[in-house]
Amino acid sequence: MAELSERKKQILANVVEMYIKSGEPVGSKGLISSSGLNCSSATVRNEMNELDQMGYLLQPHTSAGRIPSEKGYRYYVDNLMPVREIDEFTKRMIDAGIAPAAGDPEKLVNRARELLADITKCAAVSTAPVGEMNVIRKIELVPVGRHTAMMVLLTSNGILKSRLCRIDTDFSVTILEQFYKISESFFIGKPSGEISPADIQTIAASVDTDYFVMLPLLAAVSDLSVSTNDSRIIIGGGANLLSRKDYGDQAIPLLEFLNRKEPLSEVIRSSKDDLNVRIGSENMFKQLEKSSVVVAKYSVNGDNSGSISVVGPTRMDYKTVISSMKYLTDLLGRLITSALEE
Amino acid sequence: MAELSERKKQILANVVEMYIKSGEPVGSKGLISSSGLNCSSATVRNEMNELDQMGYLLQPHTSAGRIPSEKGYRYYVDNLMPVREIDEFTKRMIDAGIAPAAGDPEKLVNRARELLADITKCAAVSTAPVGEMNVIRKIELVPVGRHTAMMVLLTSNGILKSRLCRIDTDFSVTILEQFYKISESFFIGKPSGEISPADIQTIAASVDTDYFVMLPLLAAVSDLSVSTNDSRIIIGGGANLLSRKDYGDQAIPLLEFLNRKEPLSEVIRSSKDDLNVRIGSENMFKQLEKSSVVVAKYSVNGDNSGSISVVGPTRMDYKTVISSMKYLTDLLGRLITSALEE
DNA sequence: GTTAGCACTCTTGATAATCGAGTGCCAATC
DNA sequence: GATTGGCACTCGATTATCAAGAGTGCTAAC
Repeated sequence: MAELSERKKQILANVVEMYIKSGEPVGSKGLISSSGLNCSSATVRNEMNELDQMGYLLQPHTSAGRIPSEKGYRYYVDNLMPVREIDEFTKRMIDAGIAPAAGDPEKLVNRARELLADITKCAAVSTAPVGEMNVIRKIELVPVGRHTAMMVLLTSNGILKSRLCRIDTDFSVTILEQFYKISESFFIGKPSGEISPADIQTIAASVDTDYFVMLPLLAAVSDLSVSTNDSRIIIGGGANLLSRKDYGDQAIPLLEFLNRKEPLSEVIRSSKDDLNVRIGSENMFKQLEKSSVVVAKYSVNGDNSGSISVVGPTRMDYKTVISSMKYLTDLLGRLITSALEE
Repeated sequence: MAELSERKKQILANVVEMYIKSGEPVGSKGLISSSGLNCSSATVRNEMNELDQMGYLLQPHTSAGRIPSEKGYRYYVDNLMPVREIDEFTKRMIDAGIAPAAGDPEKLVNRARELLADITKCAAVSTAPVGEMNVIRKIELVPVGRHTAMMVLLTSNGILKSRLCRIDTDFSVTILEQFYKISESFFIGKPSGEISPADIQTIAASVDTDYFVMLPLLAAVSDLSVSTNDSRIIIGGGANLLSRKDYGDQAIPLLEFLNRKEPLSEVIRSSKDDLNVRIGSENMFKQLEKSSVVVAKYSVNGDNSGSISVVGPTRMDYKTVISSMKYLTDLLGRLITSALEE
């Protein structure tokens, strides 16, 4: 990639930032007045023309100003964007918002995602902290009535789910013991994704306790273990995309795409670096061609573990998005590491 | 209200149903061809004209077909709508969807809400089953590591919330005993809405255990008790409203209105009957003037308890909405009653 | 290399013309 | 007296036309 002259860089940076702010194509006159450029609009026009031909800028139509092309955004993000510290206000907001979740990895991730969506006014996606082995770590069953009990399931990556369940006979020590025995041999240490409703039937039939007593309990285990899996990738702030005029009425299909989760999950998985910016059609999915996706990983105990991402229009405010995400992943990593410490 | 002639009823019913289906104003010709009416379009025009003057129909503009007025919808819902049984397919869908939640009141309500949103393609709102006294019933703290523990909080209306929490010293029997003592004297039996973060500070300071050991545990109680309150009224399927062309771009402000929750809560509270239909401006809020709200109560142990509601355009398919809601409230009432049984 | 000037292009918004669906009404009919 | 066919009329929606304005590209001068 040919190096750009200093002035071209300055012009490109200004076009990108003005366009991000206003959403309107920026013309030579406007650029002159809003930036410290020391030359006439004609000069800027010439430079812009060259940037256009080099592929950094686009003209929506002949008689309009310029907007950044994907290549332009890319150059801006890689070379021109000021590496700014997060601003104090946002930092405070994050610190305060995340505090009540301290100690619980899942809640930390959830808060982080919601904060990120609020700050960036884009959709935010989180994935749970998941090590190589993500297995069921503990199951507790605590009776709260003759027929009802609270069941709690904890996975090795710190996701905790709970629900009530009910059997038709009275809870007895025998039943509880039997349940814990089954739990110990069939569930503990197993990946939570591997417990299917079909298995439940088999297991319930194979034990010597009454099938119809044990079945609802095992079904509850299955339900909980499904929900730990469901909460591994979550999208928040989708409504923010609706107010982004960049999408017009294309926001709804985009939301539908995001909610399918599998493709999104693939996008995230294919991001190798700690911080990965994919602009427009750099994303493998045509549904994302007008969007940028920023994926940032957080580390637990020094291992890359989970991620938070931002999905928004290519016109998103990369400066703010990236500085917030850097701060958040750092904080999140430290807090989760400490929450998972023995 | 003056009684309508048999033919007028037939015409009104047809206009309502055709308009619900197509979203287009229905004209005299179209009505003839799509309904078994045994007369000419001119006759229909005369009748429609009268219905118009009586206030049951509206003309969006002089040279368009007719659409039902609010009064027209009202008459349709009260007198003309076939009281149809829920169709077999929807019934199956509900039964299958709700099964995995059996035993847990909160999950049952959540599933019901999501199913209702899916079926009606509208927003669905649920309120938790709440008796007169909704208090904290049980708190459990189960260590899962030297410094970490699972905390579970159960309210008297069957809402269960859990999270991990962490202290800086090792968990000891003393700490657990102390926690349960505090819990017993300050939390159990208290309305979950009354535990404020400020109280937590006071309580932590007032006990003889180390302030900094107990504080995070009490903060976790507070956090959980806040979340039991948050889940008392929940909106689902809001995205469905976006695809409803009736709202155009008014869907977003409507969603914002719904998410404020307080006014919505008032709408629900003011519904006395088991099944209450409010059409357009019958709702007290101008934000709902283009919407209908259907509120259906479910009963736990014979007492009216919680509700599920549908919010959608006045043009919603009342037949399907109402038949589904009747089936759901009945099912929900029975399942929750049984889940809460001692 | 830079700048002023000017002709050119293309969007935007407003205004006007046309089209068509659907009505209201009247006179004829059953 | 209710019903119907026929017809003029109305009004929204679509399309066409036009002027204004913003911004460019190019050229010639500095």
